[in-house]
Amino acid sequence: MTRRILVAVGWPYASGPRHLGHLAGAYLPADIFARYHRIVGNDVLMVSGSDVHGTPITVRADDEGVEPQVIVDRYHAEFLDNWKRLGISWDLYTSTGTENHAAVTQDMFLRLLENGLLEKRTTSQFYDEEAGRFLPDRYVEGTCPHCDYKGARGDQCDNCGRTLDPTDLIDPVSKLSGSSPVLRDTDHYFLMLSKLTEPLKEWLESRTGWRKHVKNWALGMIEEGLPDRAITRDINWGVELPVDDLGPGKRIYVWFDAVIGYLSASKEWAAMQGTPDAWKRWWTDPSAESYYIVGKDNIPFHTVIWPAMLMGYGGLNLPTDVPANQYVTFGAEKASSSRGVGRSIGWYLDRLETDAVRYAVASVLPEQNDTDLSDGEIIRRVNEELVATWGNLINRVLTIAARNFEEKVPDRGNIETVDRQLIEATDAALVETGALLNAVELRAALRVAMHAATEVNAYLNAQEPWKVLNDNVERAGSILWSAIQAISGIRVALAPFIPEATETLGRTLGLPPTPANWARPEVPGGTELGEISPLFTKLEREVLDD
RNA sequence: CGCGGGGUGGAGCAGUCUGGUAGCUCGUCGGGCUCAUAACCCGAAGGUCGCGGGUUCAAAUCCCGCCCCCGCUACCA
Repeated sequence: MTRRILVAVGWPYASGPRHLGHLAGAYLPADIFARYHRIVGNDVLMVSGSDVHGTPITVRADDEGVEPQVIVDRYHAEFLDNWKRLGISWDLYTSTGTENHAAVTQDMFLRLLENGLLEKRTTSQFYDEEAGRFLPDRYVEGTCPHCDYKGARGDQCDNCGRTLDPTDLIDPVSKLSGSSPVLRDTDHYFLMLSKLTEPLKEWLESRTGWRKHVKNWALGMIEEGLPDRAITRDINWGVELPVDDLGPGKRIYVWFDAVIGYLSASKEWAAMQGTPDAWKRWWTDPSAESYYIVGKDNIPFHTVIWPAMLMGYGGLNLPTDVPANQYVTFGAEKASSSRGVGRSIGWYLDRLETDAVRYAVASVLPEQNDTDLSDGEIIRRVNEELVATWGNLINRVLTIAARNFEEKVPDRGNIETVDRQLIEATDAALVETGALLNAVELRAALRVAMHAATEVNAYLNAQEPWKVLNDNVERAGSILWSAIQAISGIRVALAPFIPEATETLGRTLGLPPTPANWARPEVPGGTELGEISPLFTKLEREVLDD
């Protein structure tokens, strides 16, 4: 039965380049998961986009003396380039800067308001009278009440590291004008999470199969009590409110609009297809599944706040699972720890093949723990696993076959027990890989697939077709035929991880570029082998130095 | 302070829910093979599972305490 799978991927924040940690936390696992389900034949919708609102973008724009849109356009373009080069298979990658997104956000706002889940409250905030605007916390500077540091910001003291409220600061000064800000009342809408505590708790407790840290964290938040959260800001960058009773200078706050992106992007995709209602197949049919693939910093938003909004709206599916990932850290090589974190995805793509980046990151996906990754580890993974185990296996088999069987796949001939066992083991590995991918245990799935490749290498060493060729060409052909069938199966298992090599190998073996289903296609004897060249390039130690 | 996660041979990880000879991918050492991108295959050494208590015939696994790391606790989402 065809399943409908929404792959909802955390929205990269367009305030700066994304690094390998972001790739490992969301975009790559999502892509692997989506590719798997498409091969299986399920109906996948994978959407995301750039999150373009929020204070950090305005701060950066102010720093550079440009409009926020300039910052957004720059990084949105960079992200699009990253996805293209990585082969991330979005059905739609959009942004929160679209009219559609604003409309969907406003609709959500109005519905929640109507359902009594939004409430207007008055708060007190610093206002810069010279600049004529309210100040974000980080725009207020002053003396830290804890350590007397003069340059403490309203959100935090950089000297002692303590979290502050702007009102804690002694002699507060506006970073914008240098004047003394004054406290002024301002009205904001709050999302009444407290009203949804019980249904949220009930829903979370009934989830099964969720990662331990995800579920515990979410339930922990509920236990602590959910505070009602402001969903509007005194800022002029963001989605406009659909009501005007707050006065001018207010926008919807970024966290509220960003999570709505999943819904707005789905609607945008449907409209682009010319089937404006198609989004409902993933959102309103209870049998559809939705997987939100995000970094662990996003757990509260996807396990509590977004479900609360969906409940408040009514009629929309709640997340099936939020397989949130931990972080990739770059601490192993102390000297380069800061470099590693600072390096963008594009930096690596400039130096490595797509599949090499995908493989290295996929093999360390931080599904359970924070995982360490260094440049040396990346090179090692690529050279010793991707190149040596998989690339070399293909190369050695196809080279002998091409050289001794007129550049064709040898005939099957009489298959012996060992041959059958090899192929059966491969098929079992393919089934197991599929089960693990379905359970979003991607790293384990990759390990099983690579282990299958090792088994083929062992089979070859035991059967020694290069020797058998001397006195029994037909038997040598059967051995190679069997190895090629095994390779054909493993290729399917690896297809979600390394799409480029999958395509290239498919051409060589006369198979479609993308597997048609999650099963090993037989490569018949006599098939013309395409051009044979190594699938992956072995890396020099220095490629990541500079 | 509080909340969540983690601390397993040289590296990165699995195993912990459902106690019962500690496993995987590498690295190291020895051997084999020579078709292949100095690659592949076999074997060995290497761990008192952060520390201290407790429960048990038996604990990496359950309980208590402590130490260390990461994340959240922010107008970053």
